[in-house]
Amino acid sequence: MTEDMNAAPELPPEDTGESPALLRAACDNDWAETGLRDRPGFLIRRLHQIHTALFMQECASEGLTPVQYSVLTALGQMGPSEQIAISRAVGLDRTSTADVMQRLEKRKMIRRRTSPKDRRSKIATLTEVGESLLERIDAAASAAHTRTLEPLGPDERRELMQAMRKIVDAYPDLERKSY
Amino acid sequence: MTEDMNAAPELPPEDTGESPALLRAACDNDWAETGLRDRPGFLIRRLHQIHTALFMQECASEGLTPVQYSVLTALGQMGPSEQIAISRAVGLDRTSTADVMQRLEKRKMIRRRTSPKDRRSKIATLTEVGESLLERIDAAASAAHTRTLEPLGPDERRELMQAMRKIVDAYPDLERKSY
DNA sequence: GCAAATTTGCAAGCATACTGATTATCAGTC
DNA sequence: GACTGATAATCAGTATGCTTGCAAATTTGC
Repeated sequence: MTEDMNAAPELPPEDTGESPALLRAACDNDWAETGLRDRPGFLIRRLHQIHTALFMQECASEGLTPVQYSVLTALGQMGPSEQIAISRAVGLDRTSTADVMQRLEKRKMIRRRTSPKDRRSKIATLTEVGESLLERIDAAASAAHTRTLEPLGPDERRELMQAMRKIVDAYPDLERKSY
Repeated sequence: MTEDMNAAPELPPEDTGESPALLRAACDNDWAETGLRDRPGFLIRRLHQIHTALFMQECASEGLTPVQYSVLTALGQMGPSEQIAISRAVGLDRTSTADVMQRLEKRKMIRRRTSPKDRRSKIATLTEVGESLLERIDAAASAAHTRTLEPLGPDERRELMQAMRKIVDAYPDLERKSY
């Protein structure tokens, strides 16, 4: 009706005609006029959104979130571990990890008991329930990840993964002041 | 998909390493054994975490979040717009967009008034405060994005951006069933 | 033995993100 | 003019993730 911008959600706003920012940006620096689609942060957020949605879709039957899945996986691969160790492994805040684990414990996926060696810490362990869920969810989780990368060719997938890994490795302790 | 194998009781596969795990995981079905670092979802979440942290660091003085910045940017580039248009532009849920805008309005960065043409919708507009903040924050926001990609070489940056854009474009309306 | 560091728990608070229900409005139609 | 369906915004509710600060138990270093 008023204007036909029925296009895709990430519509490039460069041809809307009257853009007050364009005048300013013309003489200023160029960052202000970059479309959202040219900003790493925007793309990263959308990517995160998309993968989360795909994961939730695929794993709806089990009602597991990506982070819960990460925690269970880490626990499965590392064996019984302290919370703090899992927290580091999955790159999750200390308190958030505790929250996640509390939910997982409530659902009987894990058990937590005080460590005999260091009674400050609690050792989390996968229960039978947790293990069987991990096995059951395997294909769905794999499918979610595959679907996320589906739009890319083999080379692009490799490049994307490598680039992401490089950044993640370069900032090992960001967002984790509270260890 | 492919059927499973034997749920190995002990799983010490080649641990970290570079990339062979990805290839194996993509074809085979030892997904359960892939390290977190070989899962797109894990890397995407960490990437998101990292960029958010860097952005908040750089823009701490203005106390603006990445999403708020996106909304302000879209508003600046599109001119006065309905909430729903901004929602689509930034790929954000309509209620989340309303939340963000409420906070922005509370801080006088934007103004919202009922549209005279369609009294269902509200037109959001950047205020002077908002515009000046956008200008002020420009360098910091740019720095945050630069720092995020800093670990990569020029080619890798281009590849990463292109790959992310491709995925984002391929899933235009994920996570937005409620429009 | 005591102080410092560590691990966990708890709680309040903020921001993001989504769902579902509801209200108001608009645009057709009969 | 009333009815109907679509649309824009809102409200209520849930969940996640991070921050800060504090407390308790415990280990470790001196």
